[in-house]
Amino acid sequence: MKFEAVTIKDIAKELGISTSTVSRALRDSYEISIETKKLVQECAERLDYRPNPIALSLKEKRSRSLGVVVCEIANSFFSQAINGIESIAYSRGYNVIISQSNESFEREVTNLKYLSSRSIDGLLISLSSQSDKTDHLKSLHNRGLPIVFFDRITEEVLTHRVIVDNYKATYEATNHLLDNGYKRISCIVNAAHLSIAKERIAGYKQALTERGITFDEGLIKRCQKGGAIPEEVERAVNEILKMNPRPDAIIGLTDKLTTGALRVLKSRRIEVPGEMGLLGFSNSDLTELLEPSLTIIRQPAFEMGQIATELLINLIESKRPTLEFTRKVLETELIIRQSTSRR
Amino acid sequence: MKFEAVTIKDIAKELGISTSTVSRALRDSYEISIETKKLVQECAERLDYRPNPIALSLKEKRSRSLGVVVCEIANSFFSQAINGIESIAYSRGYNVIISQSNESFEREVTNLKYLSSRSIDGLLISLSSQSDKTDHLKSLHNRGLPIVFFDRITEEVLTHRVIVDNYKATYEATNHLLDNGYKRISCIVNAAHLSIAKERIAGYKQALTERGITFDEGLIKRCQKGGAIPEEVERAVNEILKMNPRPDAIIGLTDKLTTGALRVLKSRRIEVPGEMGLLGFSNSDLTELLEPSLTIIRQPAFEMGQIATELLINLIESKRPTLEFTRKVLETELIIRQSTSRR
DNA sequence: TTGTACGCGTTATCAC
DNA sequence: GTGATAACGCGTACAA
Repeated sequence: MKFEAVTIKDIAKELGISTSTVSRALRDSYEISIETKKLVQECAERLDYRPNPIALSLKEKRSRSLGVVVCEIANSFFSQAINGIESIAYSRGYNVIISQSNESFEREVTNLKYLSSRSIDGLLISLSSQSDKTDHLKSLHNRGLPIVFFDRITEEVLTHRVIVDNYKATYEATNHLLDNGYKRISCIVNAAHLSIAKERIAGYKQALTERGITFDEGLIKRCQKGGAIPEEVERAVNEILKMNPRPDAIIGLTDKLTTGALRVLKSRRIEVPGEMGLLGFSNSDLTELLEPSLTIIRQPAFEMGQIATELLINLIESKRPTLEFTRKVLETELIIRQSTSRR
Repeated sequence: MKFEAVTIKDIAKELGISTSTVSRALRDSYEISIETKKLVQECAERLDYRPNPIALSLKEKRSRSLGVVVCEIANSFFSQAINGIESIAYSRGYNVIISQSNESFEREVTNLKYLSSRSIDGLLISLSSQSDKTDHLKSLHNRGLPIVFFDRITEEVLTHRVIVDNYKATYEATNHLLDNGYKRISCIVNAAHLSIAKERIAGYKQALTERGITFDEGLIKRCQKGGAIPEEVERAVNEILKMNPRPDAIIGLTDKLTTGALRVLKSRRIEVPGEMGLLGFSNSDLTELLEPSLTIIRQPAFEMGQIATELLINLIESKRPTLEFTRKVLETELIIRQSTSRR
């Protein structure tokens, strides 16, 4: 059941000329006579010839495909980012191979092994929440694989990075809550070592400090799996509800954590925003239709994907080794809705 | 900035033996002495040798990668299906290359051209809503590319298909509405020629007929782009609202149409389910948290992806040409919530 | 047990 | 203006 494709050999045989002539004619080389070119091109058309990308890859030592590693595509932020990645990749002649780490360090390493070994020309990655080690990435990078980080980055590998201003995002969000009369604000966050977790918490703390509110470590609840396991979020929210004095608002520091928190609050019949304000990162376009409609921090996911891909392809195609690396920081958008109404 | 990988040549040179010996030793061939094997394997380990998949592909005339074409990955149904696809593909040693048609026939054709020409061993596809022609698929199939259709299938290419019982899904949904006192039920559907659209409408009609309700063609509103353009859904809902007598319920026949309809109804301040019942296909896990919580028809997307991939890989790996094709029909689940409460 | 030679599809180089 | 050949990395039939 093989799929026998037409090769330049077939064309050469058909026309009784050599494969090199065919190859040159197809590439419109100046050394070939116009008649031969026409003949070859017509024949190629007729036989529906398509160059074999695999043979080209072998010869050129590049596959024209990009690897993408994200934790989960069924997550609005990542699926939008992937849209951005694809839009640029295809327009520049690259394939995209996507794989998911499911927030597991092991799967991230396995996928990376799979993607590397020269079947990809470059890598776009957002780290899994379990990835506190980056040796696997360092080693790939040292061996010369171009890498661009987006969203969940690491400082341990020197390359381009595309992120949002996480600090500012939570700083503004926290101020919004304080402005609206919320006094005791808790956070649900994923694994502590992640860049985004650190920056987001820093913005939150700064806003509190500026208002003279002493920061209480207990207000930060961690979900190691980033909300992939519902029980984890449930535990975090329950802990918040049991605190004394009880916080009056929650900030979800990732998409899953924000909607997960709402789910738990609703099931526990806690009124939002009456008993508990809620706000968080999310890129889902359903947040507007939720009950209550959610105040969210929206990331420019599509643009992040686009920019990261541009940077990656430039890295791949650059003749000279790149020494200066960009750290592109985009702005988030705070969309205010009912879940954080004035108290 | 090239990424120079270790090849069997390097190992051969290092050990002063031939490449074929290395090759055989690595594949644990019985013809090689245990000492040589050990030597080679140790050396491969030390140099971090990885076989070049591209060279293998060229040789074996297969790439061990599967192409996937869906309209959009930022859609819970498809992202869940892709999870299923990946889970099987990786476990059986295949890569997955995803591309999106964005509901455009042209992009579907372009992507397919890109994916084919032997860089993929097989194809999983759910048709774009604009794909009323299937010549591009027929031609690929005739040239021997194994294809499996899922969700939005066509009868024009003879191969495996994985779908849900669309007929039964809407039949049950319509009965649920009728049981709850809804009398005049309208549908919002995507392009008419799609298999899923036809089957879903058929189930709806059958339910009406069995209750002695004469079917009114005007109750069916079409969105050619499947809800990708918000204005399209808005127009459809507005038309429904203007009808006289006005329908008292809407069935959304795809994910985007269902949530899109809710969005329009809310913005027009139509009470759901008070003034208008709403129900539809959706795989988003946020539907439970919407206001009102949505009654949905849920498809087993993950399993569909898994089954389709199993079938595809079997097709690819089968020695003999496959003559009998499966038509796997899975069950949907009707999850009843507030948006269709008893009138 | 190991080595040599060839082929997968393509293009660059050199020869004619 | 065109053809022959080598090379990309690998596996294997055949030779030794």
